[in-house]
Formats: sequence, C-alpha cells, structure tokens
Amino acid sequence: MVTSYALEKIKRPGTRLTGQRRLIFEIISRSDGHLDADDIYGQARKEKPRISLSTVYRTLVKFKEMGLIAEYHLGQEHHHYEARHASDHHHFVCQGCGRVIEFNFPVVKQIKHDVPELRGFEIVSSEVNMTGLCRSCRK
Amino acid sequence: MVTSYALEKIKRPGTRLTGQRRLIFEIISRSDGHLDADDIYGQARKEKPRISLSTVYRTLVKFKEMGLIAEYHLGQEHHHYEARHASDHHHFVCQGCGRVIEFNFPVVKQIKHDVPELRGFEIVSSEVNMTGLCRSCRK
DNA sequence: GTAACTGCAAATTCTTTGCATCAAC
DNA sequence: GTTGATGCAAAGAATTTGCAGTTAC
Repeated sequence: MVTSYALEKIKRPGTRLTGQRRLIFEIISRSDGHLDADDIYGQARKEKPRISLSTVYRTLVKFKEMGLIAEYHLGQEHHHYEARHASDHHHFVCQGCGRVIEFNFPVVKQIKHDVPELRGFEIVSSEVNMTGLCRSCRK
Repeated sequence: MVTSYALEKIKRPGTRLTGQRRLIFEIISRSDGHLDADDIYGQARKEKPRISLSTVYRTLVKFKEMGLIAEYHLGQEHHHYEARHASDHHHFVCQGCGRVIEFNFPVVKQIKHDVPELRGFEIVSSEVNMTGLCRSCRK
C-alpha cells in the first residue's frame, strides 16, 4: 500500500487525479527507481491493459513539472524516472557490468558554497552522473 | 587555426584520420561547446557539403570512445558535445532564459573523498547538471 | 456541463544500420 | 591491396501530437 499523500498535490485547479495517474505514481513509488517510460508502461498494462504509452509520457511530463518525480539521463539511453524523496541522490554506472550504484552527496550545498559563478542563483534540480569501473570490474 | 595535436591520437592502428574527422574535430574544438549532432552537421556541410549525418554520428561515437570529446545530457533534449580540455567542468541550465552557465567544481575529488559507496571504484567520467533560475530570471 | 484527460494512430525527432563505393594506410 | 570510413537511403527507437470520445470535478 502506497501512501498517496504526495498525490494530493495533483488535486489542484486545472489538474485531475485519474486512475491512470494514480497507477503510474504507484508504480514509480514502489520501484527502486530507474524505470524508463516503457517499463512503466509494461507494469501499468498488467493492471490496466488499455492504458496507452502516450498517457505514460504525458503523465511523466506532468509529474516532472510538478516536482513529483525526477528524470535522469544515465548512459546514452533513454530517460529514467524515480520518485523524489530525499534529493541529492546520484548515480554511478559501471561500464563493466552495467550496474547502477546510487550514492548520496550534497552537491547543491557544496556548490552553493564553492562556486562563485552561481552565486544568487536558485538551484531547482541537480544531477550527478558518473561512469567508470566498480571494484569487481577493475580486475 | 586549430592545433591538431589531440588529433594525432586518432592515428593508431585500426583508426584512420580522414578529412571528415579532422573537420568535425575542428568544429567541436573551436566552438564554445554545447553543439548537438545536428549543429555539427550543419557547420560541417558548409565546408564539405556531401558529408552525411551518419558520418557525424559515427565520428562522435569514435571520439567519445577515444576520450577526445565529452557528451552531455542537458535538459530533456538531445545530446551535446564538447572537446575535453580541463575536466570537472559542469553545467547549469536556466529554466527562465535557457542560458547555459558553465562552472568548475572538482566533483571527482570531492566524491572520492566523501562517498564511501564508491571507494575503490575507478571514475572515468563525471557530469554535474543543474537547473534553476539565474539571477536575472529570479525576479 | 466543462475542461482536462485518455486511447489510438499517425507523425516527429534523434540515432543507428546495411551496403556498395571510396580512400587512408 | 586491404581494411576502415563514407554517403545514401532505409530502418529503428524514443517521444510527441491531433483528434474524437471519455470522465473527474
């Protein structure tokens, strides 16, 4: 059971809370993150076979706009999405095994402190992506 | 005139230095960065009208593999490329005016120091992307 | 009841591939 | 001469859009 507290944000003038949106949000929330649009579509169809891919895409755009989810660009492939809980949570993709390692690092804080070029800016989202080799793949 | 010192890397067994590659490298080098494949194609055609988009893409893949250029995923759009000079150079995209601000920040160093999850990893590339509002757009 | 949302199919955009020809080594 | 690179056209993925019908508010 997913607490849909965050979903209440959806219910505001001009935006409606439909079954499809509720479902998509649930799928993203209960996953470990790193779902792409097609993964979401696949899972959603199990419960609602007539849902369409365009609805998934349109919903993801909405959720992004509303700050409910974050979109990542890992590797050269398509986008991945995850629910926005604690922010400042980033990604390392191993070029050997393809595994994605998540890690925490307070970039925004560090950058506000260390980067004069951005002084006075409002930082809304931040993303750190690294690639390389994990311990096992280094050998 | 672009010093093609870096291009010498290309001349190694199994890889040839063609006019197209020289041209594409020059375009990327002399630009301020943030060219996408189509920008490069457009500029390349001015000098070599019969060059093809596939050559541009194939060349970008080669250059990436060889570490000559870096690929960025700014915003939700397609990829952007720039020559790899000083690394640890990152991007902020203003949601108001669309301007891209570059800044320097030693993420790799910081993360090696601060993030236990990645201890023992070999970090090959790093990318920091931020979005938000620049000073002028905050009003 | 009205405006927002949906499904479907078609369109777009970005990127990759197959193949015959060309050119760097 | 051999093999890697190119141009072209066609295929392929990911994403967006137009529109008529549906549904949340």
